[in-house]
Amino acid sequence: MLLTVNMRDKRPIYKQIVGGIKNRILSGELKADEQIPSVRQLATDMNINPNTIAKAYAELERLGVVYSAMGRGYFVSPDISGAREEEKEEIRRALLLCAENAERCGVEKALVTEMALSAIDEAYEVYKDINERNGENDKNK
Amino acid sequence: MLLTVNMRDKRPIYKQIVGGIKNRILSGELKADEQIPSVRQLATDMNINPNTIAKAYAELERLGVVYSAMGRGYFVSPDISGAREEEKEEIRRALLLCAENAERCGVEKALVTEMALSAIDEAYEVYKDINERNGENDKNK
DNA sequence: ATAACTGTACTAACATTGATAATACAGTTA
DNA sequence: TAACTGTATTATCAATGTTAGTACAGTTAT
Repeated sequence: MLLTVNMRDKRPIYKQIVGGIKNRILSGELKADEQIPSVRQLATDMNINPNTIAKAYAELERLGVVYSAMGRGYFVSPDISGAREEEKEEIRRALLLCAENAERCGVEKALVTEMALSAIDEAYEVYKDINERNGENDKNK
Repeated sequence: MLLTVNMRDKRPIYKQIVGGIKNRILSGELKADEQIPSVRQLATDMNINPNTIAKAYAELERLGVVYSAMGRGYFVSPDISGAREEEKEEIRRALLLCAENAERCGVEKALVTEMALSAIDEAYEVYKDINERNGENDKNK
């Protein structure tokens, strides 16, 4: 299954689809010019109305991460550098919002810094797990 | 004016009110047992329907940052430690979301760290400006 | 050419949510 | 008693997300 809808996610379905596919493209999981499921195919797979998928795909095209070919389907855009930069900008903005919110609530700068560093550590901890697995074959020994 | 509605803010009005008042309380701007504007008073001031204010105040009470006294009005809660902790938890969660998003997009850990630190610097830069103003009376000399 | 796929566009219907409006009732205070 | 408080209820409206059905245009394989 390429994608699943998360009911606990507050975002609308089409936004979840946009986010899911955008992430798979920006992370390199989906390569340039690779075809993604057709509107009707993905709609059938996910048990979702085709219009919702079409709306998501239209936004992905607007973002420049996919392109459409009449009668053939949707494909991963060969140049996603613009979308990559925009994504970094979004992350920047989100981080700034967090920091401003912390400042507004009177949280000390040192504490926010510590919280941010530990959050980043936690998010990138997967690599640590992989290294641990490479270092030893057995979990216990 | 205690509060203003920001039309560019995507959050609904009542959420903006909740956020605005909660911040003023958690930052210490509004002291314990201090009275806040009545439902009808704030509704008149902000040109907003009283029901919207009432909804915001009800959520603020649920969050434990204000309490209501029948016939007298709303007041800042004397114990906001619980709300403070929850606020920190929210900041933590938001930071973790940012970090996970960055990781999912293939952004290097070092870059996210740099972005986070610079965002925190930017959010807390106000203090720097204040120090600069204390150090010299004139901008140019 | 035909069938079976693709994208694209449009209209209608429905549910949810945020906001407004108009009342009404209960408690407090001067 | 008058004028303020909070609280509750009901109705209406607008915006948004989703589903549904239909239609048309372009591509591909047979």
